[in-house]
Amino acid sequence: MFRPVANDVRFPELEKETLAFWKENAIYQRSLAQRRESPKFVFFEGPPTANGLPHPGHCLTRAMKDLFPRYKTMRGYYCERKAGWDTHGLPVEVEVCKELGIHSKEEIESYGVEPFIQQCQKSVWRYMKEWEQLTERLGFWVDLEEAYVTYHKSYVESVWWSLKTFFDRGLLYKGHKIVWWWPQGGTALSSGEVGQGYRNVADPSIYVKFPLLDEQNRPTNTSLLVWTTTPWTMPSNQFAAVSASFYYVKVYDEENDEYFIVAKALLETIAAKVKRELKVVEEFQGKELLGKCYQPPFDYYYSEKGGKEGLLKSGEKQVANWRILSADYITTDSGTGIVHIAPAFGEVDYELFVSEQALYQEGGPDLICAVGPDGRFNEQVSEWEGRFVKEADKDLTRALRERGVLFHNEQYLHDYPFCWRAQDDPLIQYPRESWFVKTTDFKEELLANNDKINWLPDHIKEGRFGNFLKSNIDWALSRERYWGTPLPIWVCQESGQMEAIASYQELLDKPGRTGTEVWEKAKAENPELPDDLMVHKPYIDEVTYDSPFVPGGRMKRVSEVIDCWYDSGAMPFAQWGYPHVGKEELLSQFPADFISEALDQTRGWFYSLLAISTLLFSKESRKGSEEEAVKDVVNAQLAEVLEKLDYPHPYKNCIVLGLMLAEWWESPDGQERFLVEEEARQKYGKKTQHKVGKMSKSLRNYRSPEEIFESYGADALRWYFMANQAPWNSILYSERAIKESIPEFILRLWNVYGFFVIYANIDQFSPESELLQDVGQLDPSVLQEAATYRPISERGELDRWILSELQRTVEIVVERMDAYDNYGAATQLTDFVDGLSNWYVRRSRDRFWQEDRESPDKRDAYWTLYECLVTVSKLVAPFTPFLAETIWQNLTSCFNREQAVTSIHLCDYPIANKEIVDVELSQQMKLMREITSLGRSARMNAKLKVRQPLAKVEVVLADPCWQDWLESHNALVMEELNVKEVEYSTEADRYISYLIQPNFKRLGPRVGKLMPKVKELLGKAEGGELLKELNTNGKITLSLEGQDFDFDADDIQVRLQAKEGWAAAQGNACVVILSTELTPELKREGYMRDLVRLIQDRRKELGCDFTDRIEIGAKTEDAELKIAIEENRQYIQKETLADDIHFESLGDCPSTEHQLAETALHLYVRNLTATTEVS
RNA sequence: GGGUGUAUAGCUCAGUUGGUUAGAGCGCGUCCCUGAUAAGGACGAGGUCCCUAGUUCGAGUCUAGGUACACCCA
Repeated sequence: MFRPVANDVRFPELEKETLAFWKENAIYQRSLAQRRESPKFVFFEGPPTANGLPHPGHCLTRAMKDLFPRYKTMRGYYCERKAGWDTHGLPVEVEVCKELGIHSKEEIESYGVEPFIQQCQKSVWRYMKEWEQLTERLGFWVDLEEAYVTYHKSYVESVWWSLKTFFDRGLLYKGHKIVWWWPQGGTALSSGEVGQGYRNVADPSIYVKFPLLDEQNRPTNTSLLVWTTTPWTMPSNQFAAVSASFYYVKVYDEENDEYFIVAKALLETIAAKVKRELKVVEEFQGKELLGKCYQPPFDYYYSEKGGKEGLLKSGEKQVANWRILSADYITTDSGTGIVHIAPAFGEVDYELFVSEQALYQEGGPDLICAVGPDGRFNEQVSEWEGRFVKEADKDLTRALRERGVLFHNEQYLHDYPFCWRAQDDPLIQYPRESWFVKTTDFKEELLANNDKINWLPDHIKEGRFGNFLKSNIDWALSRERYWGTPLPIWVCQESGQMEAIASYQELLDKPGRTGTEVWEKAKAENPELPDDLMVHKPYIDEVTYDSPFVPGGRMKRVSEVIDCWYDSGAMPFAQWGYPHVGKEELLSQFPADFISEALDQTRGWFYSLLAISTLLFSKESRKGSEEEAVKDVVNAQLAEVLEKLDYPHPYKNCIVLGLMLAEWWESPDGQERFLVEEEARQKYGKKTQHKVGKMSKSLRNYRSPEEIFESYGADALRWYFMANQAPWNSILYSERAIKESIPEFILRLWNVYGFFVIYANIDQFSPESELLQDVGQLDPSVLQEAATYRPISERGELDRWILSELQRTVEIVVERMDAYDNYGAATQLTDFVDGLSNWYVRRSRDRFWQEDRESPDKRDAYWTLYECLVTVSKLVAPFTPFLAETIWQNLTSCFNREQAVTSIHLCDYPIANKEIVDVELSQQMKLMREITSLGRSARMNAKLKVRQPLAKVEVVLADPCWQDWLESHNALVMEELNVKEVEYSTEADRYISYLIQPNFKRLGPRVGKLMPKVKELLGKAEGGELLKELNTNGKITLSLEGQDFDFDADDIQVRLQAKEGWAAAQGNACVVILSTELTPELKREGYMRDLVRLIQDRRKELGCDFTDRIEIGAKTEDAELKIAIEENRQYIQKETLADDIHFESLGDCPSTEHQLAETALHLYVRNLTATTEVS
């Protein structure tokens, strides 16, 4: 016996039971254990930031991350799934600041770095718990207990080791980075913060002359005209830039008898601004200006450095500053086409500067920065020393005018960022010292490694990611913050020389080491403190030791922490604590076969993984390190690892998920928001606005995953994600759509399963009585052993059909899943379940209802359906693990516990048995389903309901090859369409006309340009005649432009068209014509069927049980109807369990009135079984 | 401003190497079934495949240009 299946299934409840079952029986652990010796499938968990609650987008990522490891595990691989948490970074600090009600770095300092760090650690730990709950509820199987955590000591030390490696190889260096700087607060702002603070303001817009120099370095009367909206950056001017390819003009300005150079495209605009004529005297491309020198408007630096030359790497000499450079980002949208370059105050300016600097061997340009971190001019700018730069704009403009180099000034409206905390404080771009990883040295390797990655979708490789790699710049690694992996570099306080440290132990072993007692004391005071904090600020900053560089010098750590993206990108080795421990683990778990994250990770995790692995593990990186490799144990280990890893890119397959969008409804004025459409419609009707947009915490435009789990279950959500679109498309988080995945798939499968259980129990279909041995996974080879399990070839057609469909489905699903195409696989599963439910079960019902329990046909039906359910459950197990488990548990509930595999997730994924696939049968069945579908269509058009029997249906086939087969299924078609006779014909000129069309694909290459004429000729000819010709001669001969063409049967396609005036419907392969003539006999049969239906309805209204007997009174004046009833009395009584039918009222029994046979019918139905009547 | 992607039914999306009647689900409408029953099913209406030009015998599909939207970067 199987456990009865409740009608009112509640999936969320079932899922909770399943979760308990998995936990109790350690199914996940067992699924791993039984594959321990199998080939590996390596999965990397991209660590979510344990900061804030998980939202629906995270559910998608986690569902996808679960799907493929589950699938691969069932396919026989060993797939470890180590969870991971990204715990460092600014977002965590911000979160803690919010709780503490503080904002700035000063406030953090005065609160105390020590308690602040402790708060950060507590905060992420709290959120990790929330994430663990969601992970579990979603059914994401991942090893939470063994999770790697980026703040853990072993993780931090592993990261340190990699940084030390880079430092020793000269790949970690100190430079400048231009950041958005808040001068008053003395801190840099993240791009997110900057984005919040943009305001539209008016700034000065000035056009300044830069006189070109002659051979003797004297200014000429020809000037470059440059434009800027930040006059305060003028004292720090270092270059002017033009576009090499643009055209520029030299113009004569009569007013002051001087010449200017501007972009040709902007001349008119500029002339209009000053309202005077600027006469073109020369035109040339920008490249002709390159290398020329000019005099900057201020001489604070020029007096000292002007004209100084540096030595280029090429051996030549070149003036280092105030020279014209080429830049490709110049536009002619505004300005003059010549750009003022102040590298200290603009990111692109700085990049230009760096690439310029790189050309020199010595004496190259140094960064000119006339402004202090407080936003005030420094002592170099003697006139305005101490003035805040933004307030000095007016004075600077006046000074430029006085110096005679101001051409024009005006106001300019644009968006400029202000501090989001102090709204009157403008931000400025400002250079800060920063540490960089020299990724640019590995650009070619990064690109080569990228080339080996299988990206889904593939355009990421060349597109978003490839382009990003091509324009690679060095990784700005350091952050002037608190909660992060400390940069493991110690500086000699005397000489400034530096060294990197790879572990805490290494520090402890340093001579003259002090400062560890600060941590020890804190720990003694508060034993609860996790030891991981000892490698964090502020404790680590206290550890100093004797300088190996200068006697008496002390080594002290730099103050920075690192970018948390580096943390996550280091996970392939840091999750194992490599190289301090975990060498074996790294070797067996690198690279990943599969990773998946959302699109926003392109420049995040996808990049940091690739960059770190490439720099650390690639062949080229070994050259430098090999000589030094054996210097210490750690590097010796690395050498060994490098030897074995010939695969420096860290992941082979990567599914890039689309972004998740929210859906909501708004009142017409947008003031009121609804998450449920019905609520909005109730209030605002058709004026309700449907909105789709980004998910937003503050708008609250989505419901929490927990609510979805509670209402519909995790399977519904998972199936919606996996089966509704390719995963890289943006996905709408639509509650309605999630809900609908239940009836569309989950409930449909459930109903088939429920149907099976009901009848299997009624008929005592009991596999356990026939299969006494170990049934394991209930594979076909096991089922075969049952006495009543007949070979498939001996079973009925319907069974062979669905089993063939099943094997075809297995084949396609496996093929799709191996290609990481979950959508394609899910589509196939949906189709199969639909066929199973709507054709197999529907057409097999009477087989399950027949009385003889032991009939072979009935046993076949059970075995077939059982096998389908077992197999399809396995197929869907990675997608909807809860549903699959529940079904499996009950399908095996008849066996003893030890007899069958405990959980479906311990089973192997099905493998297609292609021998069972019967392609012809599949096509035949498809054709028959089309015929019945067309028949219904024709009925609908003729307004003849299915209950009305018809005399005949005629089917005209375009291709008669399966006519015999179809004729052997007349009974089925008759039943489906409720007709008395089915007739097939290939020639039915009366009803249809034949349209002969060329087979374009075949004939295209042969007839080429004549195709339209061929089509016309074939179309014009009488189709029937052509077909006859084809049938008798085997070919059709057409004469075209003096040439004869022979067409055989494959060269043409026959299209059937129903002629007017028939109840017909045409499909691709056939036309179905209904005989619409209704004889009195047929009409009476129709009446009878209608009457039965009315009585059944009434039974239901009266609350009759299925077994209740009734008595019927049918009062009518219609003679035909009476005859109909008399003729079919027995049938009606049998169908409706009526003891008797009268043609009069039944005493005090209430009646209902109906229209039947175009007259009124009063129907009396009395329940003879029930003691009390319900009306 | 640059890069990438998207644009197909009211909505959400499929659409193979170009092949002549462009599909699905939902929603809507009409109806069927009533022993899977608080389910199930059928049928139908609904399309300028974003626009323009080109290549081709033939374009939703290929090319070029444009428009709109989204994301990333500036």
